[in-house]
Amino acid sequence: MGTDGDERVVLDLLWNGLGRPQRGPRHQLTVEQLVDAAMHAADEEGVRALSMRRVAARLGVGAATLYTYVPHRAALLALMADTMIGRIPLPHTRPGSWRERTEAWAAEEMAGFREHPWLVEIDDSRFVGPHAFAWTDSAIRVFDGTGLDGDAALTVVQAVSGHVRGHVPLVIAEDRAQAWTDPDGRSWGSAQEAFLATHRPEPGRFPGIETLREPPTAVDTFEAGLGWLLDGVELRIAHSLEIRRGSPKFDI
Amino acid sequence: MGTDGDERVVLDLLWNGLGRPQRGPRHQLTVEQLVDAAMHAADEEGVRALSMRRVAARLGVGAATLYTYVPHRAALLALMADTMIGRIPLPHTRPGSWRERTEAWAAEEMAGFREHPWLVEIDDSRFVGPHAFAWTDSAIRVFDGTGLDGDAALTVVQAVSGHVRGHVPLVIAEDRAQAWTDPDGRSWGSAQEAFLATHRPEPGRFPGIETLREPPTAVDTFEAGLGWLLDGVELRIAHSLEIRRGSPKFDI
DNA sequence: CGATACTCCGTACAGTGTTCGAGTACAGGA
DNA sequence: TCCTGTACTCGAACACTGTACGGAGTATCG
Repeated sequence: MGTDGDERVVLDLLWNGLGRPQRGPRHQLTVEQLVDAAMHAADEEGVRALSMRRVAARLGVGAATLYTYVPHRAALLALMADTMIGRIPLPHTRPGSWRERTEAWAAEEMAGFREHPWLVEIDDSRFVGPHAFAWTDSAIRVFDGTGLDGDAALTVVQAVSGHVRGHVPLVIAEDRAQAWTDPDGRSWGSAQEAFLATHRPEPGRFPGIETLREPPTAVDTFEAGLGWLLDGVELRIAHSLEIRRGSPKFDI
Repeated sequence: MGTDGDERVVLDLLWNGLGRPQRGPRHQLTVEQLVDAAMHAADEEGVRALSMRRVAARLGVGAATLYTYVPHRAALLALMADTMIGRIPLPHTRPGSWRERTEAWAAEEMAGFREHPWLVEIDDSRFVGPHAFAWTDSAIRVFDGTGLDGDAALTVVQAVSGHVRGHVPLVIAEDRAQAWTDPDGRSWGSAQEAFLATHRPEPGRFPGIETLREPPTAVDTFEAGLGWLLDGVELRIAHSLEIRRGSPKFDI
């Protein structure tokens, strides 16, 4: 199955945590402390500072010590990601229609990524932890009563989640650009604007772009795109309800 | 504007290339050769092999030599990405309706990412090269005659492109998992399946997931999501046409 | 009471991107 | 024509990185 069984070890750590050692001295720290330190390092000093040595220094231990808690850096990252997911509220516990709830969790997911940009780099679909699992489970249940079966609900959930993730890098880049320049924010990421202002391409070369008046921001396109996507889902749900009404025997 | 003017240098390199030096010896290689070597290294040996030293070795030159062609690694990556984009056909030159053409370029974009997985890691929206620019321009023009103005067309283009990019990591992970296991492919990425088979969570803990029968693959969700997204766009276009017909004066 | 299995961690290895400076090749000006 | 100044080339070095090894100390089992 997975590479060489190494993934099992990481998944075991994610799901069951680190067992107390049978023999020898006990651990000085907990995995939670380790993950917490790593998350703070990433938040405060950026992804670049997320090195084993730096995290170890934060905890006042040697770098090699971390490897008795976690098999490798990738495992630490997986733990960070799953911990982060565990901090956002479960979608199905929110009030409102499926659409309101989906819009809410999509916005929350985007907000989480913007607040902790390291999540983008960290995210690895090979390691699905218990929190990610529970989150997905909850998101599926948002569609209870819509006529969609589980498989279809999961399709919607992953489609929307994929949509969010696709727009995250652009939104983050925009956030960073905005933080650098005086706030008269345009899209095209500031540096491009400045560059194109001096190196303006000859007229007629890019006729499509010349029709732009007020280019949408990354947040605009994300929200518009999400709206369209959910419009499409709405059609799909209406369609499946119609089929249901047509033949009431077919209850799946 | 951008960080410290460094981005201008990269953009200048992307748009204008490397000028011949006025005085002193000429360059032994071309930037194109350098980028080509880097792309081959990434394709053949994986992203891990994409180090300056390895690329230099491929070209039979010293590592430090590369820095007379390119200010830093990030610039090389930007050149690789823009070169890659230059190799896919321009959207507006395809036949068919806006929807057919959009589906075509979305599929092509996805195929490109699957064929060259390093593109995901490389992609940096700060550095928009001439090919990316031309591509965006072309994509905007796909919506000529739909009633959408340039800004709205760009919104659609970026929404769809973001959607594609969001699904790329999942599809690639699936590709890799499929390459490892015997081909009876399920979703959940093989390692999870194997893990959950042994560590099955207690019934009732994940009721949503228990309703799954045949979980959708990443490709399934991508395609379904794209369909819904375009359904929503179709509604939007129909709506704007209606408004147009209603008040023909309002030509924006 | 060993023996054993474990944590902790200094050290080391093989790598990374990038800088420095010596050596050298080349073009323009005198 | 020579000279000057510029620029490419590239070995060596710097400050890092993730991780393996092995020794020292320690808590528990037989």
